[in-house]
Amino acid sequence: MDSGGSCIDETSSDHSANSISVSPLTVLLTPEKLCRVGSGSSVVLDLETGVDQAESRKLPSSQYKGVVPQPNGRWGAQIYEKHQRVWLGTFNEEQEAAKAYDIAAQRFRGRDAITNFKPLLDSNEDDDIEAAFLNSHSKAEIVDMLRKHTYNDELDQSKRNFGDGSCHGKINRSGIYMGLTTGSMGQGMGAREQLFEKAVTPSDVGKLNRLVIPKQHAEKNFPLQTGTTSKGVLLNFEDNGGKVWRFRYSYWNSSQSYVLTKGWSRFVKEKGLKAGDIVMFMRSTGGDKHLFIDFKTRTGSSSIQQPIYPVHHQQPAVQVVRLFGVNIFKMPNIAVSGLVENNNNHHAWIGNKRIREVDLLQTIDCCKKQHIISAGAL
DNA sequence: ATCTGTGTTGAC
DNA sequence: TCAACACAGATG
Repeated sequence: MDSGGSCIDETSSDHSANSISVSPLTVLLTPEKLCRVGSGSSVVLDLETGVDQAESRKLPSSQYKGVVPQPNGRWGAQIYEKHQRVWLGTFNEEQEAAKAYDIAAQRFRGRDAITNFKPLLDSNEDDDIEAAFLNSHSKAEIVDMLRKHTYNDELDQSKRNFGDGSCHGKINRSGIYMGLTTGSMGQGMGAREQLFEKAVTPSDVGKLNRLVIPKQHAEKNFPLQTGTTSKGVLLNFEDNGGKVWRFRYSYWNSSQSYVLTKGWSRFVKEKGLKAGDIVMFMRSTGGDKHLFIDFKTRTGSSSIQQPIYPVHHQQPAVQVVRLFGVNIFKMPNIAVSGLVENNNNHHAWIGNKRIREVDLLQTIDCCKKQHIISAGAL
């Protein structure tokens, strides 16, 4: 990588690599920060000065806790828990990464966590709302938001929806967590209703990287708003192990099919799904209405520990709720809190971030609507 | 081709 | 617990 140059011109590489240009702030960073070599030790710097190559190659340390430099000049955020690193994503700005760490620290360690910036939790109302928001989401969900840079949007949405992050009552200042990093003890263990199941076809587990959702099930359970059909939305499903799977769900006009695309192939791979296996979609019957996914092999062995969830019949009607000038579909019995609209009119989290899948969804369309059905704990 | 984030290690 | 470093694997 770039073995000829003494250092990468980060500003230009960033511009070329990213669909969204870096912010002026990045450009204004000190030259040293912009002078990084690529990853790996194979890069040889030809510095006539004779300056120690290893020295030149060295990445700058961050002044912030939980923030680590990336070879391309960006910043990673990470937090440790139980001797394990939890990666919080990469960011253009060191401060963004530091903020991500802070949020994770609050979620993982409670109100008294040491943070880079001011403690999240004063006693003012806004902080309480954020604390409630944090505690109403599993650690995994918070981490996912941080990694996808949707935290602020989802927090805003929560504030606008209910002002309490769907966590009613007093906030426990010592931090009572509803979700755990492992296991499905978060919002997952309540009663579930099975929505539908499908025996996957060869193409569902093949190279097309998509799962076709039978139309009647799709329209009944995952209605798409006009205008979001082709663009898709992100759906979160929790599996039996408590892992959250986030799939893009959209309608393909070409085949007139509802499909799970992005993320699906990974699920197939990890679960070792084969044609004929049966994928099941469920939803909790509690207030949170989280979504779940599971599967069983053709021969019948299920990945779940045989919990037989009561199957309730679905009500077909779909309501449209108008919120903040945006139509949000609401299924009967589904709290609107299960649908999270991301509207990046509000925040700079994405800011100069390079476009990623999630960001694209927000950026492409001027309406910038993205619904995330959050699916629970990790 | 480029970047992410994991594997690993040693300091604290 | 934490950050530094290297680079395999993921992503574009």
